[in-house]
Formats: sequence, C-alpha cells, structure tokens
Amino acid sequence: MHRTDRYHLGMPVPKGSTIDPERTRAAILEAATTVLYERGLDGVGVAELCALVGVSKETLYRHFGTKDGLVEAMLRARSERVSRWLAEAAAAAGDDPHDQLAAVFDTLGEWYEDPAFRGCAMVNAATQHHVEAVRAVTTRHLDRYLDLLTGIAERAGAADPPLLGRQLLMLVEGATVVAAHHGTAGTGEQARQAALALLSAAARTGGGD
Amino acid sequence: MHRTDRYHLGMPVPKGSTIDPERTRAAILEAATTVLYERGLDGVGVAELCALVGVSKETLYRHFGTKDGLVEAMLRARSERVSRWLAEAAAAAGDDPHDQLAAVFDTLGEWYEDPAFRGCAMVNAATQHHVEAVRAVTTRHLDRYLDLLTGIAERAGAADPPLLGRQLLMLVEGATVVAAHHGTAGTGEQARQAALALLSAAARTGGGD
DNA sequence: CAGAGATCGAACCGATCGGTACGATCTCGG
DNA sequence: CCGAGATCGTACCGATCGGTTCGATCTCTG
Repeated sequence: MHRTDRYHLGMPVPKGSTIDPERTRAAILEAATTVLYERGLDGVGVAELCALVGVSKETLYRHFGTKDGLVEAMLRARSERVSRWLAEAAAAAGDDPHDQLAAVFDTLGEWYEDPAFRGCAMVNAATQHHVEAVRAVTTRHLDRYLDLLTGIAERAGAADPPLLGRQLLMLVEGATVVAAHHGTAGTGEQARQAALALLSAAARTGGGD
Repeated sequence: MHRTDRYHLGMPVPKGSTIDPERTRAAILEAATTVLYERGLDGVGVAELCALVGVSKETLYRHFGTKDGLVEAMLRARSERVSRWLAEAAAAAGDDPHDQLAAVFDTLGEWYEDPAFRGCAMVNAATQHHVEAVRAVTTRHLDRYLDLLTGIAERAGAADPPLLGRQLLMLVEGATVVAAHHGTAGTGEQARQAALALLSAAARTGGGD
C-alpha cells in the first residue's frame, strides 16, 4: 500500500504530518500482536504494553482510541496474515487437492511445534473478550478458513463440498485446540491423516472429476 | 455421597458443625459454574458472584480460600460431570462401537443447541486463565475424552486405536469450537458423519473383529 | 526560522479488583 | 440455655486497570 507517501503532490492531505505515524502504528501493532498473544488480552495492561513497545500511552491512544480498538486492529491484521499464509502453502503444493490439503496440515503442524504457539489467536480472543467486534473478526476468520477448505473439497470432487469443508474446518480448529491444551506431539501429522481420510471417503462417495 | 450425615454415630467428626457447610459449598459451586461459564472467569468479580449466590465474601473465602481455588474446584466437578454424561450416553447406545460414537456426537449436538452453550468450559478456562492448576484440569479433561474415544476405536477394531482416538478427540473439540464461534447450525450432525467416516476407514484398514 | 503536529513522560483520575477484618446474628449440639 | 461455629453485611485495604491531561521536546514542512 503506502508507507512514506504521507501526501500526494500537494493534495489536501489532513495537514502535514511528521515523524511517520504509520511507522509508529505498525510498531505498536507488531509488538501488541506478540505480547497479547503470549500473555492473553487481559494478561497485559496498557501501561506495560506501552513500555514494551517503547511508546507513550498518549501515542497508543491517538492511534487506536481504545485498548479494544488496538485489539481489534491487531486481530484483523493477524487473521489476514495467517489466512494468506495457509492459502499460499496450499497453492504452492500444486494442483492436486490432496496435496493441497496435506500442505495445509503440514503447515499447521509446523506452527504447533513453535514454542510460541498458544492456539488460534482469534478463537482465544473471542473466548476471552466478549466484545462484539472481536467476535466478528473471529467469525470472519473461520469463514476464511472455510473458504479455503471448501475450495479444496470442490476441486477434489467431493459429493458435498460445503459439508466436507465444515468437517475439515472442525479438524483444523480441533487440532489447534488439542495441540494447545493436550500436547503438541504428532498432532499435525495425525490431523493430516484424518483430513486425507475424510477427503478420500467424500471423493469416493461423490464423483471424482 | 453424603448430604445431611454430618457425623456418623458420634465419631470424632472435626468439632460439631452447623447450618450445613456442605450445602453452602455446593450452592456456591453450582451458581459459580453457571455464571462463570456464561460470562467468563474474569467477567464476574467475587463481590458480584457472592451477591448472585446469596452468600457473603467471608463464607466464599472460607470454603475455597481463593477465587482461583473456587475456579479450580468448579472446573474439576464440571469435568467429571460432563465426562460421565458423555460416557453414559455412549454406553446407553448399545454394544456397537459405531452406535456409541454416533451417540457421543448426538449428545454433543444437543449441547451445541442449548442457548447457554459457550464452548468447552475447561478449554475456555485454560485459554483465559494462565494458572497451572487450571491448565492441569483441562489436560485431564481431554484425557478423559481421549479414553472414551480410544475405547470406542479399540472395540471397533481400528488398526491404530490411539491414533483414531486422538483424531476423534480433535473432531470433538473442533466441533465444539466451530459451534461456539462459527454457528451452531448442523454442527453436531456434520461432526457425527465425519467421525463415523473416520471410524469406518480405520476399521476397514485395520481388522474388524 | 517559525509553526504544526507527533511524541514523550509522568502525574493524575475514578473504577474495580481480590482479599481481609469485624461485630452482629443465627443455628445447633451438649 | 449456653457456647461453638457458620454466616452475614459492610467497611476497608492496596493494587491495578483503562483512560486523560499537560508541559516539554522533537521533527519535519513551508
């Protein structure tokens, strides 16, 4: 998008800014993403958050208005980022829907083994924070996942792609929950096998292309 | 177990109690279970909690020592209750492991449609509260689920019962997450179909009895 | 250089939190 | 009926929370 193009050819830009607010905003967002994911939305106060980012409270509040505003912006960005990440992993696996599905779960499996892994940030947020805007981001996040998985189901010739898509979504979120709360060991691999079994069964039932 | 049998035939019971502390404790536990599940562990303070139960703070703290203590006791009881509930539903479905598995997901599906449904209380708690004791209760809860599902996998003659058990556990928790955050409609039914498909595939691969 | 706007740092605010203390009241066993 | 123990209601505590305010820089633009 834009980064240092704060104004365009003397256009009626707000006024004339300084010190690159965009950069400041991005820095806050990045640090908040890390620390709020690790410690939980209510596990770190605004004061500590500002100290960690190296920014004053006034700056944070000027950019996001509210802690909830920051949380919402952070979740929105994170959802887009990880959704794109998964979709690209699937696309990079070639044209075979089976390979694409396997790639999705392999990617998830790698994530589970990251020491910083704490489950799905959007689901966690919706669980902790009962604010409507946050819940909306989470629902939309699951929609993105569902789109990806339903697309794979369609290309695999499943009898009922929306159904298989939902079932695969459950597997994705279930694997994430189990990895977060019941141990990481082998979760990605086990989930991948289950997903491929479901895909095969659905393709066998329906018409392979 | 016991209810009004505060002492047994003049045995050396602590001292001589009054007003039935057990009843008080149970009442606190029950009310806390409802309200802390609906509003979240940090969504209701001790003062409000006491007001809702109709009990003084001193009484609550005498019984549970700490808010965390109350949370832990409440989760422990709830985990045992819902695990037994699921296991009984499976047992009541007869001897066929397929029927037992179907019964588990039908039972879950009914739960999802309850307006008070807010996801798995234990997983929610572990997500919100970063206290070790709480996380331990959640892990043990998932162990209970895993035992039930692995047992079904064994009786169905799956090639690798522990593997299928974990995969079914992912499906259970995934269905719960999806129902809570992406809409209830049909989730139980869809999950049941997926579970039966996995069971059939695993039994076909392995040796049916 | 002058001024607009971004940032800082620290003080400050009211609210709420978990937890404690205490005197009054109640219930029951001996 | 008396005393032990459970309970109540309320006041209170220190800590922390999200959020506001303000004067002092700093940086860029015109």
